[in-house]
Amino acid sequence: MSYTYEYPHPAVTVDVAIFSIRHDALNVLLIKRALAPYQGEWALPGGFVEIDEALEHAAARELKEETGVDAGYLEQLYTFGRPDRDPRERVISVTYFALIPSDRLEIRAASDAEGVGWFPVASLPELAFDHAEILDTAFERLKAKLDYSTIAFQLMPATFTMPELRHVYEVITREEIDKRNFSKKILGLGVIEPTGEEKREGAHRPAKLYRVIDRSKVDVIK
Amino acid sequence: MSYTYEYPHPAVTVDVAIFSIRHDALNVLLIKRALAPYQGEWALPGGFVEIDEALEHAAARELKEETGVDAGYLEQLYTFGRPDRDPRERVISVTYFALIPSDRLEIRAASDAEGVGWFPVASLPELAFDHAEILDTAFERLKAKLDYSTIAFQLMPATFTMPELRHVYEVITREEIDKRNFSKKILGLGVIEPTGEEKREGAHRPAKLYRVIDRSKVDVIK
DNA sequence: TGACTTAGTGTATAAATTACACGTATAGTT
DNA sequence: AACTATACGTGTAATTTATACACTAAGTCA
Repeated sequence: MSYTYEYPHPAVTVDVAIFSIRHDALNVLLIKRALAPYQGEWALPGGFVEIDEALEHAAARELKEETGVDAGYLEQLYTFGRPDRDPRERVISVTYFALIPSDRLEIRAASDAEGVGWFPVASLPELAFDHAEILDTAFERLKAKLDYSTIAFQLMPATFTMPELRHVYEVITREEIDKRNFSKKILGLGVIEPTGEEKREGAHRPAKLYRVIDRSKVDVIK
Repeated sequence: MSYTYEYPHPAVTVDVAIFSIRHDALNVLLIKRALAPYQGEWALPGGFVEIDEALEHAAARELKEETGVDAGYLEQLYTFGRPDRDPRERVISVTYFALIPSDRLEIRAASDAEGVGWFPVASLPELAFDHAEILDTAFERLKAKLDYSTIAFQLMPATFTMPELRHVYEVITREEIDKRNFSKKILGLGVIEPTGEEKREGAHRPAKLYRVIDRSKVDVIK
């Protein structure tokens, strides 16, 4: 079967930069390309948009198909369209930015990828296409949004301690944060509450556990 | 001539929401559609991306072709891709947000539009396609960026007075702003300087004229 | 020259952010 | 059982930033 148009049409893909916290570091999910071009190289999960499919749906679908991961939080990032960004044909990529809590990052078997893996943002392999640029844009978005939104909670498991949350901020901004001021600020947002439980972990005082009050209200501040 | 693909390809367009200040109001540039669908209705300037053309180039080109206007400031806004947003075929629109100073908004004769016009954002006609939604997104972006960037200067002519600049902020935010605090804040940014001239305009004390020191450095604050 | 109109300017208060130190609860060791 | 090591939890003072607020200055016109 083939499809014919009066004027040339670009192909449209979606690519997803999905972040998570693993082993005290910010990680991003990559797939090893099974097919040319860039065969065997690492790339962001993504693929062609179906002709009757919403863009965001395509992003979530490709992510799931290629990596087995369900995005927790998903928002459009930017559209990359340099004419020569794909050697096959003109390809315009609508990219998405995603986050997933660290207790849900199991990778399941995927069909069209030889390999799937989480990579620390600090030590990435060479990436196919312009995916390094996409990832850089996504990382900048993440850092910017830490300041004026509450998306950081999208990286946390169902319950978490204040030191764990603070550590996530520190890992992303690469800056040390004062315990007291941080706690004051976060609690002042009014979006988390103590569970009443504690987390004992090592030879020291246990930390209180918190949970997000309403997961759907985790958005822009004020 | 025709173009054939193994899989269906969407069409890709660019649409531009360009704002300016006219007669003390925020205006947006619209074109009257010469062809179906939505023939005779108003729409954002835009059109199909050439197969070897950068997206931003397409946005600037369509704007110029359809309205005769050269965008001063142009940035990507969002990509709209609802499957049914165009009745002809699947069309994905990469939209752009643009600003132009109020001393450069002459409209010249355009080829594929019966009419071109500036419309106050407060009283818009019905718009074709999903252009009302695009415009709304653009307006929200403009309001947000007033707070944390210096793009407002992109709406100003080569020289302008402090009351004129303040008025631009007031018109966009629809809030009254204190003269003294505003002046303090703007001058504190260090991006404008007095020209030494004054603007006499009516039966009252003349206002000092300012200019942007370096037009290329008008960007995000801090 | 007096009346009217808008421009220009500074200070005091409130709010938000930053800096900073010690007591507490646990696990492991003796 | 007592001691030690380790990370957790908490409040206040100082600084910075944002907000509120009123009078004098310079021009036009009658």
